[in-house]
Amino acid sequence: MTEDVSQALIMHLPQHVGKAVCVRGWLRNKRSGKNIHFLILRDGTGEVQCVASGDSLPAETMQLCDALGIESSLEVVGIVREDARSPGGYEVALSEVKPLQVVNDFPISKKEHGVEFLMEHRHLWLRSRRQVAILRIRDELEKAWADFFYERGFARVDAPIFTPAACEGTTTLFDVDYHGDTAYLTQSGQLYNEATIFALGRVYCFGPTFRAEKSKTRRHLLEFWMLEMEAAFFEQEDNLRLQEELLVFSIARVLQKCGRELATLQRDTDKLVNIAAPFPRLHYRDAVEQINRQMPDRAEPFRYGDDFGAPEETFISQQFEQPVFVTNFPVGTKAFYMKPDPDEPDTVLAADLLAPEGYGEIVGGSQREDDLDALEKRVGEHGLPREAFQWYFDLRRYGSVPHSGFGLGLERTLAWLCGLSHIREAIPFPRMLHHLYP
RNA sequence: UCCGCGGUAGCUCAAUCGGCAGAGCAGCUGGCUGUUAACCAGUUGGUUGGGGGUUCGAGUCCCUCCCGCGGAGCCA
Repeated sequence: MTEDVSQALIMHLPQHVGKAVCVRGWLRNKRSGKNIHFLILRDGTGEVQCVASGDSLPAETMQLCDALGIESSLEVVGIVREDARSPGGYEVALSEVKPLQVVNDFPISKKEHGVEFLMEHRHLWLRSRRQVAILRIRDELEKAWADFFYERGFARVDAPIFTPAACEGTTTLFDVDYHGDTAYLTQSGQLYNEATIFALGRVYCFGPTFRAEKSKTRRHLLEFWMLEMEAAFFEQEDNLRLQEELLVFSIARVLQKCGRELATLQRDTDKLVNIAAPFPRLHYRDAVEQINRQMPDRAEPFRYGDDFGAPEETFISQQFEQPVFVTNFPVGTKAFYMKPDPDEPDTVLAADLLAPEGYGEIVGGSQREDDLDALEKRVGEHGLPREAFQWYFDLRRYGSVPHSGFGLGLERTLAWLCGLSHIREAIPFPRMLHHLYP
């Protein structure tokens, strides 16, 4: 290949108009006439039409182009030029074509495929425009979260993946042999965050989370990524405000940086542009009342004290075009570490945030019980092994302060922002019930 | 675990009442002067998910197992 021609990423080609460049990538598509080939090349940063004309290229090169199938890898040299006939407005007039590997049997064709086939070929499916767009937005969202917390003085402190005991229950954990002991894959880093705030004040962790529930719905993964933040001296109100701020910040960032990707996904961005704080808040009691008064096709009334199921959540979120906080759940429905509301002691200072458009719960958060006696009592009521929580009780023995935190699911948030109909597309290699390949 | 739907060519699907297993795309062969999921003509391709049963005859009906999809419970 010509040595003095500069390598260029496809995203930078507009800066090279009139100059010769070398582009390396994969063949997305090809259209051919008798004396001309249009090679659509992609390199991960974009795609560009490359034109091989028999008028300017030797017959051998034209034959090479003829042999190239979709997803062949190649290196080309040519002059960048503007041309209205080319998709994207620019194209490369080829002078050299060097196939790196000629492919003629790429399994995923330009026509439609079923879910089963695509999932079986997830490692190849990721190359599609749609999947690339989703992964770009995922990357931007993760960057936005890191920036958001960095700017506000939060330290990222990673929590362990192996844990000795259940955080909340014991039936939904994956267990692994830990050299003779049983360890569990983490279900939440929260308890560890509660320890590190006493060192760093404001922290968050971000990592994979494992749930062994046999869930089989468009909203569930067995392995998903969750951001969990915890802050000392944060009360319930501070907690909700930060959630609003984080989501508004994230949406603004994705709209600003990922317009092309959202267009590829044909996302109706008006729905995102209109998201604004403060988000509506709905008291659990009022939610129950609305369900019983307005929710259609209900055989039996919803009982105060029960937890919402998916149909109830969907109904609630449909009442709003904004994300909605559901607050003041009855004490019995929620985890042991949540602090009762002093104004309504039979409810907790907790809130779930439900995303609009039927995407369901994306955040769960609460103010934590900071009183040792009350916490020990709750652990007993929940039938949890007191010994395992001694270190956690220590946090209430040595300088206890009011504190709060929340967990935000990456894939559910991404599914919402991208308008995906299934969470499996929101993670490169989804782990689902009976799906461990590839 | 439970409920519902499905499994036919490499892919996406069709097949009437139980009566010769088909189409589009991909592939292959040829054609086409700038294409836009390029187009045109020809053509290859089948253990109808596995096993058992009913029948003169089963993709179709019955039993059973496997796999997939959607939902419930649970949750981010």
